[in-house]
Amino acid sequence: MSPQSFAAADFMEKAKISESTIRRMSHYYRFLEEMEEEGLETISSKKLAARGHLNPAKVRKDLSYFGSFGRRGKGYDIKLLKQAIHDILGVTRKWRLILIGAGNLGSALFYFGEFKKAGFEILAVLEKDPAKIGQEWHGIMICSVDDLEEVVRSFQIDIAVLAVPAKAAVEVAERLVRAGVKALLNFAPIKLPYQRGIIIRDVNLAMELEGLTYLLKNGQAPEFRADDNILSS
Amino acid sequence: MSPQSFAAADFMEKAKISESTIRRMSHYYRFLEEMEEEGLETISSKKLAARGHLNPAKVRKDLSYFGSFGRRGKGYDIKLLKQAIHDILGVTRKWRLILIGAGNLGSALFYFGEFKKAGFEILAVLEKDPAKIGQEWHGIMICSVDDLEEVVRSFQIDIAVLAVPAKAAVEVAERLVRAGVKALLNFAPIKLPYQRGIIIRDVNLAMELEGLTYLLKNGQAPEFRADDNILSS
DNA sequence: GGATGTGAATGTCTTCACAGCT
DNA sequence: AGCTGTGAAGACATTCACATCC
Repeated sequence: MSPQSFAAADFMEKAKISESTIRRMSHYYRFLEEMEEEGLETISSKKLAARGHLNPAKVRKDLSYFGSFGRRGKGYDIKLLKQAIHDILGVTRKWRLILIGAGNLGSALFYFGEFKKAGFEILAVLEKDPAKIGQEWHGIMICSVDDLEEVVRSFQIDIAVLAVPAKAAVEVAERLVRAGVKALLNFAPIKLPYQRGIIIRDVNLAMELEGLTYLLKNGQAPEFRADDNILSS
Repeated sequence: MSPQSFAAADFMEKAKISESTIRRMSHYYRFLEEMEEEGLETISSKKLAARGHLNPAKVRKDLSYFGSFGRRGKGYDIKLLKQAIHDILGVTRKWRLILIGAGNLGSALFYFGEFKKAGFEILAVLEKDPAKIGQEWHGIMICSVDDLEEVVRSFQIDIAVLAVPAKAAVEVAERLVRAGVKALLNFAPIKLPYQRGIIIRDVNLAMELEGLTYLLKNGQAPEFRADDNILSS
């Protein structure tokens, strides 16, 4: 921000935006991608809402937390709004990831194209099993988990993706945090103990299923339910 | 319920329990498992809450939606409470699953032990790629996705797990619903259009990461944030 | 005494409804 | 006229605080 610019940033209250809003922003982004591919140029909150079975007012309010992106009477410019959300979510910056665990899940995550597409780059893979250490995945050498601290530091890792067994997860998570990782996406089927100064998101596949079975069991009219969230533990 | 019993069920309002409560129930269940393994027999709402960085009152309220499981002055019997939650979540019944997509993600899901442990059994695997059709995974023959309707019916599938590319997801989902599947756990990176009478949960890995980066970018004091949810799209 | 279960208070999120811009 | 942006109302979720029971 240039010195002569209005010093807004200093007192611009960083209103605490809710988790759900951020989730929906991710959705909007993807809907806009779809619409752009269809050749559309502008979109109304009504249509954007319809795509996700949401209320138009909610769409507008979500967006309004971050600024005014639309034009009254016209709607939102798809390209512009897409870019804005991109920036808001922090996807503009390339994030440096490490993957711990080169088992089935690890390999699925590694080869899951969406990560790279969304600006997340897996720079290193660690594994405990000596049989896998030294193998190469797509040009990346699998290293020993013993070298965790060194790898994290030399690659300046931001985010770690944990795809290790539950038993190993707690210890690995602690080491990652000490080594300076700032966020963890945990796929181990265990809720990691909280630690100050780090952002953890647990993703537990079995729990997702349990959410479904509860609804099934209770014959819940599903219409608009069970969608708002995801792989979260 | 026997005829002479108090006819409670008829008007026992199935109070709509929130998604978050159900999620937490899944958590409680896992915490109780941990505690049982440690040899504990009873637990207070305070300690149970501490394990998940929650408020004790919330734990008690969550449980109270379903009944009174504790003993005043004493706490909750771990075994009993575990069983109760098990029933509540509908995990008692074995659920019959089909997996669509035998790629990296499909195979990771298939071999992910937590599913079976939690009472979910994958009875069939479908795939489009002819090279994979006919292979066997752990005694289960991979079939062609062309046979979807037949397989769903003959195995009486309850839930389908989608691990297919985004492009294929919508069509496959429609076929699954028509064939009688009641719930979908969707890993394809697309939000499926809503359909009446079916429960869909979208799990989008890239979106989970975007939730993290938003917090990282904004230097959010992470302490108690970013945990409540998961693999949700 | 110690911990549950729960009405009431508080806090947060969603939806309404309309002023205001194009 | 059409659609955004937003205060205010309403719905929902969380937390407090205490009566109740072991």
